[in-house]
Amino acid sequence: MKLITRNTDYALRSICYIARSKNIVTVDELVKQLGVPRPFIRKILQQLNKKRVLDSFKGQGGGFKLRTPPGKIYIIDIMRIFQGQVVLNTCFFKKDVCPNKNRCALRKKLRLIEENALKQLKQITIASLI
Amino acid sequence: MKLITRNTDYALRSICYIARSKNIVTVDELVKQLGVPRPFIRKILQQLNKKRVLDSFKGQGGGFKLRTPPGKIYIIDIMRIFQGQVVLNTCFFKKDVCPNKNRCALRKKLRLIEENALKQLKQITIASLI
DNA sequence: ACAAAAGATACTAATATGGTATCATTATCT
DNA sequence: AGATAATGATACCATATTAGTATCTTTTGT
Ligand code: FES
Ligand code: FES
Repeated sequence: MKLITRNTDYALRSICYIARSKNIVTVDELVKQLGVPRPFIRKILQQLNKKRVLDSFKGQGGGFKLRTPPGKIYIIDIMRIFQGQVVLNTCFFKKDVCPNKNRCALRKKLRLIEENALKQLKQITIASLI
Repeated sequence: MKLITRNTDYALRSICYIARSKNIVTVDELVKQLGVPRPFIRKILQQLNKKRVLDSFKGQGGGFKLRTPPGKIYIIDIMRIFQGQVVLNTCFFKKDVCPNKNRCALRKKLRLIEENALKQLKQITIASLI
Protein backbone atom coordinates (compact mmCIF):
# COMPACT_ATOMS: atom_id res chain seq x y z
CA MET A 1 0.00 0.00 0.00
CA LYS A 2 2.11 2.77 -1.33
CA LEU A 3 0.63 6.20 -1.03
CA ILE A 4 2.57 7.53 -3.99
CA THR A 5 4.49 5.85 -6.77
CA ARG A 6 7.86 6.65 -8.31
CA ASN A 7 6.27 8.57 -11.17
CA THR A 8 4.40 10.81 -8.81
CA ASP A 9 7.41 11.22 -6.61
CA TYR A 10 9.65 12.35 -9.46
CA ALA A 11 6.90 14.56 -10.79
CA LEU A 12 6.55 16.27 -7.45
CA ARG A 13 10.29 16.74 -7.10
CA SER A 14 10.49 18.19 -10.59
CA ILE A 15 7.64 20.55 -9.99
CA CYS A 16 9.17 21.68 -6.72
CA TYR A 17 12.48 22.31 -8.40
CA ILE A 18 10.87 24.23 -11.21
CA ALA A 19 8.84 26.22 -8.72
CA ARG A 20 11.96 27.26 -6.83
CA SER A 21 13.94 28.17 -9.92
CA LYS A 22 12.46 31.30 -11.36
CA ASN A 23 13.81 30.56 -14.82
CA ILE A 24 12.70 28.07 -17.37
CA VAL A 25 14.13 24.60 -16.59
CA THR A 26 15.41 22.01 -19.03
CA VAL A 27 15.26 18.25 -18.73
CA ASP A 28 19.05 18.21 -18.56
CA GLU A 29 19.03 20.40 -15.52
CA LEU A 30 16.49 18.18 -13.79
CA VAL A 31 18.44 15.06 -14.64
CA LYS A 32 21.49 16.59 -12.99
CA GLN A 33 19.53 17.73 -9.97
CA LEU A 34 17.49 14.61 -9.35
CA GLY A 35 19.74 11.90 -10.76
CA VAL A 36 16.83 10.26 -12.46
CA PRO A 37 17.00 8.49 -15.85
CA ARG A 38 16.63 11.06 -18.57
CA PRO A 39 14.06 9.38 -20.84
CA PHE A 40 11.93 8.53 -17.84
CA ILE A 41 11.74 12.04 -16.54
CA ARG A 42 11.14 13.34 -20.03
CA LYS A 43 8.02 11.25 -20.24
CA ILE A 44 6.89 12.49 -16.88
CA LEU A 45 7.37 16.10 -17.87
CA GLN A 46 5.55 15.56 -21.12
CA GLN A 47 2.60 14.21 -19.22
CA LEU A 48 2.66 17.16 -16.87
CA ASN A 49 2.58 19.42 -19.87
CA LYS A 50 -0.32 17.59 -21.43
CA LYS A 51 -2.24 17.82 -18.19
CA ARG A 52 -1.52 21.54 -18.13
CA VAL A 53 0.47 21.55 -14.93
CA LEU A 54 3.61 22.70 -16.71
CA ASP A 55 4.07 24.82 -19.75
CA SER A 56 6.69 23.78 -22.27
CA PHE A 57 8.85 25.60 -24.80
CA LYS A 58 10.59 23.93 -27.67
CA GLY A 59 13.82 24.82 -29.37
CA GLN A 60 16.96 26.43 -28.10
CA GLY A 61 16.44 28.08 -24.74
CA GLY A 62 13.34 25.99 -24.28
CA GLY A 63 12.28 23.96 -21.28
CA PHE A 64 9.51 23.90 -18.74
CA LYS A 65 7.89 26.28 -16.32
CA LEU A 66 4.87 26.18 -14.07
CA ARG A 67 1.57 27.09 -15.59
CA THR A 68 0.06 28.10 -12.25
CA PRO A 69 1.53 29.39 -9.00
CA PRO A 70 2.75 26.68 -6.61
CA GLY A 71 0.04 27.52 -4.13
CA LYS A 72 -2.54 26.34 -6.61
CA ILE A 73 -0.96 23.02 -7.53
CA TYR A 74 -2.36 20.28 -5.35
CA ILE A 75 -0.45 17.07 -5.03
CA ILE A 76 -3.67 15.08 -5.18
CA ASP A 77 -4.00 16.24 -8.77
CA ILE A 78 -0.48 15.11 -9.59
CA MET A 79 -1.25 11.77 -7.98
CA ARG A 80 -4.33 11.44 -10.13
CA ILE A 81 -2.31 12.05 -13.28
CA PHE A 82 0.09 9.22 -12.56
CA GLN A 83 -1.95 6.89 -10.43
CA GLY A 84 -5.45 7.40 -11.68
CA GLN A 85 -8.39 7.77 -9.36
CA VAL A 86 -6.87 7.95 -5.91
CA VAL A 87 -8.16 6.01 -2.93
CA LEU A 88 -10.80 3.75 -4.25
CA ASN A 89 -11.67 0.75 -2.14
CA THR A 90 -12.98 -1.93 -4.35
CA CYS A 91 -15.18 -4.77 -3.32
CA PHE A 92 -14.01 -8.10 -4.66
CA PHE A 93 -17.14 -9.99 -3.81
CA LYS A 94 -18.82 -10.34 -7.15
CA LYS A 95 -17.54 -9.20 -10.50
CA ASP A 96 -19.80 -6.17 -10.81
CA VAL A 97 -20.59 -3.44 -8.38
CA CYS A 98 -21.43 -5.11 -5.12
CA PRO A 99 -25.09 -4.60 -4.21
CA ASN A 100 -24.11 -4.95 -0.60
CA LYS A 101 -21.62 -2.14 -0.66
CA ASN A 102 -23.56 0.35 1.39
CA ARG A 103 -24.40 -2.04 4.16
CA CYS A 104 -21.02 -3.77 4.21
CA ALA A 105 -19.30 -3.03 7.52
CA LEU A 106 -15.81 -3.36 6.08
CA ARG A 107 -16.43 -0.93 3.24
CA LYS A 108 -17.99 1.52 5.59
CA LYS A 109 -14.90 1.55 7.75
CA LEU A 110 -12.51 1.69 4.85
CA ARG A 111 -14.46 4.48 3.26
CA LEU A 112 -14.07 6.58 6.35
CA ILE A 113 -10.34 6.02 6.40
CA GLU A 114 -10.05 6.91 2.75
CA GLU A 115 -12.16 10.01 3.01
CA ASN A 116 -9.94 11.13 5.79
CA ALA A 117 -6.76 10.54 3.84
CA LEU A 118 -8.22 12.25 0.80
CA LYS A 119 -9.20 15.27 2.81
CA GLN A 120 -5.65 15.63 4.01
CA LEU A 121 -4.12 15.04 0.60
CA LYS A 122 -6.35 17.67 -0.90
CA GLN A 123 -4.80 20.30 1.30
CA ILE A 124 -1.19 19.80 0.28
CA THR A 125 0.07 22.15 -2.38
CA ILE A 126 3.46 22.43 -3.97
CA ALA A 127 3.87 25.72 -2.15
CA SER A 128 3.62 23.91 1.14
CA LEU A 129 6.47 21.63 0.12
CA ILE A 130 9.07 24.22 -0.81
CA MET B 1 -3.56 2.98 -4.12
CA LYS B 2 -5.64 0.13 -2.91
CA LEU B 3 -6.13 -0.07 0.80
CA ILE B 4 -6.58 -3.81 0.75
CA THR B 5 -5.88 -6.46 -1.85
CA ARG B 6 -7.90 -9.46 -2.98
CA ASN B 7 -5.99 -11.79 -0.69
CA THR B 8 -6.76 -9.70 2.33
CA ASP B 9 -10.32 -9.24 1.28
CA TYR B 10 -10.95 -12.96 0.94
CA ALA B 11 -9.09 -13.62 4.16
CA LEU B 12 -11.30 -11.18 6.01
CA ARG B 13 -14.45 -12.63 4.51
CA SER B 14 -13.34 -16.13 5.44
CA ILE B 15 -12.51 -15.15 8.97
CA CYS B 16 -15.83 -13.38 9.35
CA TYR B 17 -17.67 -16.42 8.11
CA ILE B 18 -15.76 -18.72 10.41
CA ALA B 19 -16.36 -16.38 13.30
CA ARG B 20 -20.10 -16.44 12.71
CA SER B 21 -20.32 -20.19 12.30
CA LYS B 22 -19.74 -21.78 15.67
CA ASN B 23 -18.60 -25.07 14.13
CA ILE B 24 -15.42 -25.91 12.39
CA VAL B 25 -15.50 -24.78 8.74
CA THR B 26 -14.09 -26.60 5.73
CA VAL B 27 -12.63 -25.12 2.59
CA ASP B 28 -15.53 -26.59 0.63
CA GLU B 29 -18.03 -24.66 2.70
CA LEU B 30 -16.14 -21.42 2.20
CA VAL B 31 -15.88 -22.00 -1.52
CA LYS B 32 -19.64 -22.40 -1.66
CA GLN B 33 -20.25 -19.35 0.50
CA LEU B 34 -17.79 -16.99 -1.10
CA GLY B 35 -17.60 -18.28 -4.66
CA VAL B 36 -13.85 -17.95 -4.70
CA PRO B 37 -11.46 -20.33 -6.51
CA ARG B 38 -10.81 -23.29 -4.27
CA PRO B 39 -7.01 -23.57 -4.53
CA PHE B 40 -6.67 -19.85 -4.00
CA ILE B 41 -8.64 -19.77 -0.80
CA ARG B 42 -6.87 -22.87 0.40
CA LYS B 43 -3.60 -21.06 0.19
CA ILE B 44 -5.04 -18.13 2.04
CA LEU B 45 -6.34 -20.30 4.83
CA GLN B 46 -3.03 -22.10 5.08
CA GLN B 47 -1.30 -18.80 5.54
CA LEU B 48 -3.78 -17.78 8.18
CA ASN B 49 -3.05 -21.00 9.98
CA LYS B 50 0.69 -20.50 9.79
CA LYS B 51 0.31 -17.02 11.18
CA ARG B 52 -1.78 -18.45 13.98
CA VAL B 53 -4.96 -16.59 13.19
CA LEU B 54 -6.82 -19.78 12.45
CA ASP B 55 -6.41 -23.23 13.86
CA SER B 56 -6.62 -26.15 11.47
CA PHE B 57 -7.61 -29.78 11.79
CA LYS B 58 -6.72 -32.42 9.29
CA GLY B 59 -8.61 -35.52 8.34
CA GLN B 60 -12.27 -36.30 8.21
CA GLY B 61 -14.32 -33.76 10.07
CA GLY B 62 -11.40 -31.39 9.86
CA GLY B 63 -11.34 -27.76 8.83
CA PHE B 64 -10.62 -24.39 10.36
CA LYS B 65 -11.66 -22.41 13.37
CA LEU B 66 -10.56 -19.19 14.98
CA ARG B 67 -7.66 -19.35 17.33
CA THR B 68 -8.70 -16.21 19.18
CA PRO B 69 -12.04 -14.50 19.72
CA PRO B 70 -13.12 -12.12 16.92
CA GLY B 71 -12.75 -9.13 19.18
CA LYS B 72 -9.04 -9.78 19.34
CA ILE B 73 -8.38 -10.19 15.63
CA TYR B 74 -7.37 -6.87 14.13
CA ILE B 75 -7.66 -6.39 10.41
CA ILE B 76 -4.38 -4.54 10.35
CA ASP B 77 -2.71 -7.81 11.26
CA ILE B 78 -4.46 -9.63 8.46
CA MET B 79 -3.35 -6.91 6.09
CA ARG B 80 0.22 -7.32 7.26
CA ILE B 81 0.11 -11.03 6.54
CA PHE B 82 -0.91 -10.56 2.94
CA GLN B 83 0.43 -7.15 2.10
CA GLY B 84 3.52 -6.91 4.23
CA GLN B 85 4.33 -3.84 6.23
CA VAL B 86 1.32 -1.61 5.82
CA VAL B 87 1.51 2.08 5.01
CA LEU B 88 5.10 2.72 4.38
CA ASN B 89 5.93 5.78 2.39
CA THR B 90 9.17 5.20 0.64
CA CYS B 91 11.53 7.85 -0.54
CA PHE B 92 12.72 7.29 -4.08
CA PHE B 93 15.42 9.89 -4.03
CA LYS B 94 18.56 7.87 -3.60
CA LYS B 95 18.86 4.11 -3.52
CA ASP B 96 19.43 3.81 0.21
CA VAL B 97 17.59 5.35 3.10
CA CYS B 98 17.25 9.01 2.36
CA PRO B 99 19.31 11.12 4.75
CA ASN B 100 16.89 13.92 4.15
CA LYS B 101 13.86 11.97 5.23
CA ASN B 102 13.20 13.75 8.46
CA ARG B 103 13.46 17.21 7.03
CA CYS B 104 11.61 16.40 3.80
CA ALA B 105 8.34 18.30 3.73
CA LEU B 106 6.62 15.76 1.54
CA ARG B 107 7.50 12.80 3.75
CA LYS B 108 6.42 14.71 6.81
CA LYS B 109 2.99 15.28 5.35
CA LEU B 110 2.61 11.77 4.04
CA ARG B 111 3.72 10.35 7.36
CA LEU B 112 0.94 12.22 9.11
CA ILE B 113 -1.64 10.87 6.71
CA GLU B 114 -0.34 7.38 7.10
CA GLU B 115 -0.20 7.51 10.87
CA ASN B 116 -3.76 8.62 10.83
CA ALA B 117 -4.90 5.81 8.59
CA LEU B 118 -2.93 3.30 10.62
CA LYS B 119 -4.49 4.49 13.85
CA GLN B 120 -7.92 3.90 12.39
CA LEU B 121 -7.05 0.54 10.90
CA LYS B 122 -5.67 -0.62 14.21
CA GLN B 123 -9.05 -0.21 15.81
CA ILE B 124 -11.01 -2.44 13.47
CA THR B 125 -11.52 -5.98 14.67
CA ILE B 126 -13.32 -8.86 13.08
CA ALA B 127 -15.93 -8.52 15.80
CA SER B 128 -16.74 -5.04 14.58
CA LEU B 129 -17.38 -6.41 11.10
CA ILE B 130 -19.88 -9.12 11.94
C1' DA C 1 21.34 25.29 -42.20
C1' DC C 2 22.12 23.59 -37.72
C1' DA C 3 21.78 22.54 -33.12
C1' DA C 4 19.12 22.39 -29.01
C1' DA C 5 15.34 21.82 -27.07
C1' DA C 6 10.51 19.26 -26.41
C1' DG C 7 6.50 16.06 -28.64
C1' DA C 8 4.78 11.56 -29.81
C1' DT C 9 4.69 6.87 -29.64
C1' DA C 10 5.85 2.26 -29.31
C1' DC C 11 8.41 -1.00 -27.13
C1' DT C 12 10.81 -3.77 -23.21
C1' DA C 13 11.84 -5.09 -18.29
C1' DA C 14 10.84 -5.80 -13.58
C1' DT C 15 7.79 -6.51 -9.91
C1' DA C 16 3.58 -7.50 -7.57
C1' DT C 17 -0.60 -9.71 -7.57
C1' DG C 18 -3.66 -13.32 -8.56
C1' DG C 19 -4.27 -18.04 -9.42
C1' DT C 20 -3.11 -23.40 -10.38
C1' DA C 21 -1.32 -27.91 -9.86
C1' DT C 22 0.64 -31.63 -7.45
C1' DC C 23 1.99 -34.44 -3.99
C1' DA C 24 2.56 -35.30 1.10
C1' DT C 25 0.60 -35.71 5.66
C1' DT C 26 -2.80 -36.52 9.15
C1' DA C 27 -7.09 -38.01 11.24
C1' DT C 28 -11.38 -40.48 11.21
C1' DC C 29 -14.42 -44.20 10.15
C1' DT C 30 -15.49 -48.81 9.14
C1' DA D 1 -5.45 -52.03 8.35
C1' DG D 2 -7.18 -49.52 4.58
C1' DA D 3 -10.10 -46.06 2.38
C1' DT D 4 -11.37 -41.54 2.49
C1' DA D 5 -11.64 -36.80 3.66
C1' DA D 6 -9.63 -33.28 5.09
C1' DT D 7 -5.30 -29.83 5.40
C1' DG D 8 0.19 -28.88 4.62
C1' DA D 9 3.88 -27.70 1.63
C1' DT D 10 5.70 -26.15 -2.42
C1' DA D 11 6.55 -25.01 -6.95
C1' DC D 12 4.77 -23.20 -10.74
C1' DC D 13 2.08 -20.08 -14.19
C1' DA D 14 -0.74 -15.76 -15.69
C1' DT D 15 -1.92 -11.13 -15.56
C1' DA D 16 -1.57 -6.37 -14.44
C1' DT D 17 0.94 -2.55 -13.00
C1' DT D 18 4.89 0.04 -12.70
C1' DA D 19 9.30 1.39 -14.29
C1' DG D 20 12.21 2.38 -17.92
C1' DT D 21 14.09 2.68 -23.06
C1' DA D 22 14.42 3.76 -27.84
C1' DT D 23 13.38 6.22 -31.87
C1' DC D 24 11.73 9.45 -34.66
C1' DT D 25 9.31 14.08 -35.36
C1' DT D 26 8.57 19.00 -34.55
C1' DT D 27 9.75 23.55 -33.16
C1' DT D 28 12.75 27.47 -32.43
C1' DG D 29 16.85 30.41 -31.73
C1' DT D 30 21.29 31.54 -33.78
S1 FES E 1 -19.33 -7.40 0.30
FE1 FES E 1 -19.30 -5.99 -1.35
S2 FES E 1 -18.79 -4.19 -0.32
FE2 FES E 1 -18.57 -5.61 1.25
S1 FES F 1 13.91 13.49 -0.41
FE1 FES F 1 14.15 11.62 0.68
S2 FES F 1 12.47 11.74 1.99
FE2 FES F 1 12.12 13.44 0.77
